[in-house]
Amino acid sequence: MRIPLPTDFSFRECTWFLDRGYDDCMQAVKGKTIFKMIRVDGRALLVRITEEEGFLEAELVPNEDLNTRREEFIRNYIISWLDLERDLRPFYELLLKDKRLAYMCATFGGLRLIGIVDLFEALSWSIIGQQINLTFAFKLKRRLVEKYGERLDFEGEAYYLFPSCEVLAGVTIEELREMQFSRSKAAYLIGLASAFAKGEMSLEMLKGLPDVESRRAVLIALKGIGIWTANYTLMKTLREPSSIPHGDTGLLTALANHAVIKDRSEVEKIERFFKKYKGWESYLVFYLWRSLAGPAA
DNA sequence: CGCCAGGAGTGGA
DNA sequence: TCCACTCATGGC
Repeated sequence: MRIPLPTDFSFRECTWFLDRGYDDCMQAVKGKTIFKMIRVDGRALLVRITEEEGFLEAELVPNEDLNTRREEFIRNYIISWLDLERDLRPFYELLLKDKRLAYMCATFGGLRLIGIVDLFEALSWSIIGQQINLTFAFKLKRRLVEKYGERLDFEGEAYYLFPSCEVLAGVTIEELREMQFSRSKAAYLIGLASAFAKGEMSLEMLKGLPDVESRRAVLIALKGIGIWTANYTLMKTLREPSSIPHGDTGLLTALANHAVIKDRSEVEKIERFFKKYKGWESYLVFYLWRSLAGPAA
């Protein structure tokens, strides 16, 4: 199936992010091809994505027939995942006004805010990543996914779906402790899975709320979800354009690198800085995170 | 060895 | 509302 590409889209930048030196088990990048597992109608399907002139080509591997409804689902998934329907030009206009950040338009041009389409996965990943370095966080996620996630083998490689809330709701703290999860991380994760499994939390429910503030409040009411995670999730899954993961250590480092702040306690300065990027705060955060890794090789 | 990492909960002032 | 303390473990 073909998915048309917008202007200001860089396959290279997007795949670079997906394969940015961490061991992420949720997708694989091989050369100029992306492999991604997607749950469609309860079934685990492996999608292969390549770039053609002006569009993305997505196909199932091993090849499999799709009805229109499933095709639409996969199409929408990829559009949401890679944020393909956003016009980045207004964002770049704002960046160009700032001498410190203008270079990003050229260096990271066409980079899309890569999302986490599934809400449960996004929240779980946030909990896993809290207060530990990313290398270790990806390691924890891989252990969890390889033990509890659905697997599909293709051409000698194993691909996984993030574990379902039903499965994780039945896991014990001790099992997760054995995988080096801290006691609190384990408890948060199981509690979260249970809330999803019981239907107390869902993307539909969140989308049904009237505004960002109420969504944030509902998220924070979950054990283990603080302001950082709530904003991270609003940005990565709900696609809130103005969500800032306040207190994020990577964000503070990037702001210091770009001489926006001198030390990490300048909260007001950060607030003033972001005011200039109204409606694009999430993208700015994403690009600042991107900057931490330097230009793509 | 010490500090840090894409934090959060709790309890006390 | 705002600190200080605690959790917990690998990476560097």
